[in-house]
This record gives sequence, structure tokens and C-alpha cells, in this order.
Amino acid sequence: MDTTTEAQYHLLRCGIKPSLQRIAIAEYLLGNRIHPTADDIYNALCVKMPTLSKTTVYNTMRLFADQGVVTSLMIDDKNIRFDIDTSCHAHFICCGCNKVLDIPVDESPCLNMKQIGDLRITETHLYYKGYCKTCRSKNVGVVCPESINQ
Amino acid sequence: MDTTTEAQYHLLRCGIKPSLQRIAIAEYLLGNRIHPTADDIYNALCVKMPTLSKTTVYNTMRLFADQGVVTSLMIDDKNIRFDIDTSCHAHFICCGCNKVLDIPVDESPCLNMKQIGDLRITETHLYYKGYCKTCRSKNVGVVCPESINQ
DNA sequence: TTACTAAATTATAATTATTACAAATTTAAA
DNA sequence: TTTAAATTTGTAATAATTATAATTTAGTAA
Repeated sequence: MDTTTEAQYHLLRCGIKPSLQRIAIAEYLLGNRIHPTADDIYNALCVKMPTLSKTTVYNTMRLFADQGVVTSLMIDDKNIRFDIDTSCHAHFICCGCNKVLDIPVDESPCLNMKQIGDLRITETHLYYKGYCKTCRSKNVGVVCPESINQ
Repeated sequence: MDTTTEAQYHLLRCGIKPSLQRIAIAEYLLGNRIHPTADDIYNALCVKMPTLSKTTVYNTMRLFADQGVVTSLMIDDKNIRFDIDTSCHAHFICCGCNKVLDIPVDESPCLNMKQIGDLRITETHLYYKGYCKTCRSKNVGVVCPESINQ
């Protein structure tokens, strides 16, 4: 089964009608596990699909998030990033190069909460901020992350 | 010691020169533990301090974050929120009313990481999204959080 | 096929949080 | 008092996202 067909089935399983644009976006997400922004997705796809509109990307990402196809990450204060891996894991963002990485998590009670007191929990996000090895070797990251990030 | 003086000392301890504006903002943060946005802070203070500029609030919040006076929360996809309690705790946001609450955390290994493989960790954020009791009783929150939040 | 309807996509404009910038004011120092 | 530095301020710019309405596409009934 090729990647396009896989993307199509992925959408069908989530109850989403697989249009050309939706398939292209899902295929991109499945093949590029870089936690892209809406802009990243648009820029990557508009080369091969010149009629694609940025509004469609935003509409589609909202649909995908609603249907549980992706998780919206708020780790980057500038953009929303999307992760098609909705399994339980944490995320790291390098304040030097802004790359976002997946971090596996051990069975941790605080990440599996469905209820805290009166509060019903629907999503849990564990974010780490810091510096990757490459950026540290370039001496990025000797100061506070907040001031570098601008 | 009154709250103004307390705010002033708080800033001095963090190596910040306590101007009138900075003291007013710190005093507000110490007295209103609601994880306000820059806009919240501005709107609350400009009544008593009519010359205050929103740019000053943003500048000051950046300074405060850099100096460790506050933590910047990215729990709300619309705004940055600020927490003057920089001790280790998690946050909950109600997708019905957008209130942000503090959640105590037990000693959890994943929250005290300083290094993961090659990555140096400088900040850890644990966010819960869901619905508070009040919003659940109003039948807000029967659907996916992403679609409500708009 | 044709006509009709609903869904999806698109372009454009609007909104809004945040930042950049430069002038004005205040504070500190000489 | 003069001068320099720091802080504050208003305005304009930026940029991510959303709203809106028109257009296109897909699906369906006659």
C-alpha cells in the first residue's frame, strides 16, 4: 500500500471524507514527523498543488484536531504545531533552532489523569524547553531561553 | 509590610530596578493569582495609572520572564499568560470558561529532568486541558475541546 | 445526462497578539 | 546644572489565525 492510500485510509478510519487536499496534508504529516506549523504544511504542499489555499490548511487542521487525527501543540509561542502521532509522549523544543522532538515518557501517574478533583481532563501536554547538543556547541543557550527566543 | 513594598522587594531580590510601573505590575501579579495575560494586566492597571502603555506591560513581562520573576505559560493558544509562582506545579485550563488553575504535582521524575540524552532542559511545563465543574453543569464540554475553544 | 443541493475549497479582508522603532520622559551620575 | 543612560510611551509594523462570501467540486435525484 503506497503512502497516499495509507493517508486515505487513515482519514477514513477517523471519519473524515478524504478529499485530495486532505489526503495530501495527511500524507505530508505521516511522512514528515517534524511537528510542522500550518505555514510549513502550506509551503511544502503548494509546490505540487499550486491551487492549495492557506485557509484550506487551517480549516483542515482544525478538522483533523477535532476528529483526533492530530494533536495541536502549544510548545512554540509563535505558532501552533501539529503532531499526527497522538499516542502518549512528551515534546522538547530547542530554543536555539526551534526544532521540536518527541520524548518518550515512562508510565507516569500525572500523565494519565482523567479527573483532578472537580476537573475533567481531556488532554495532557508535557513540554520541555531547552537546548539541543548542536545549539549548545554553537554557544547558543548560555542565557535564559526567554530572551533568545525572540 | 504593605503589598507595594513587598512587590518592590520582590523585584530587588530578582535584580530588577523597581520603577513605579514595574512595582505596580508585580503588585498586581502577587495579588491576583489568575495567570493573567498582558492585556489583563494592562486593563487592570490603566484605571489607576492612566499613562501606562501596553508596550510597557509587554516590555516588563519580557524582563520579568528573563529574570525569573514569572513563568510564561503557553497553555492558552491565543495569549501568553504569566504566573508569578515559579515553583514546580502544573496548570489546568478550562476550555469552557478559559480559567487557568494551579495543580499541585507529586514528586514526578519526568518533571525534574535537567538532561534528556543530549538535550539540556531549562523549563518543564505540564498542562491539562478539560472542563471545570461549573462548565460541565452548563453542558459545555460534551464535545471535543478543540472545537469549543474558538 | 441534467438539474439541484450540499460540501469543500479558495481568495480576500479582518482581527488580534505581539514586536519594532523612535521620540519623550524620567532617573542617575558627574 | 548638565549630561548620559535607562525607562516609558505612542505609533506603526508584523504575522498568525479567523471570518466571510464567492467559487468550485462532488453527490444525488429526476
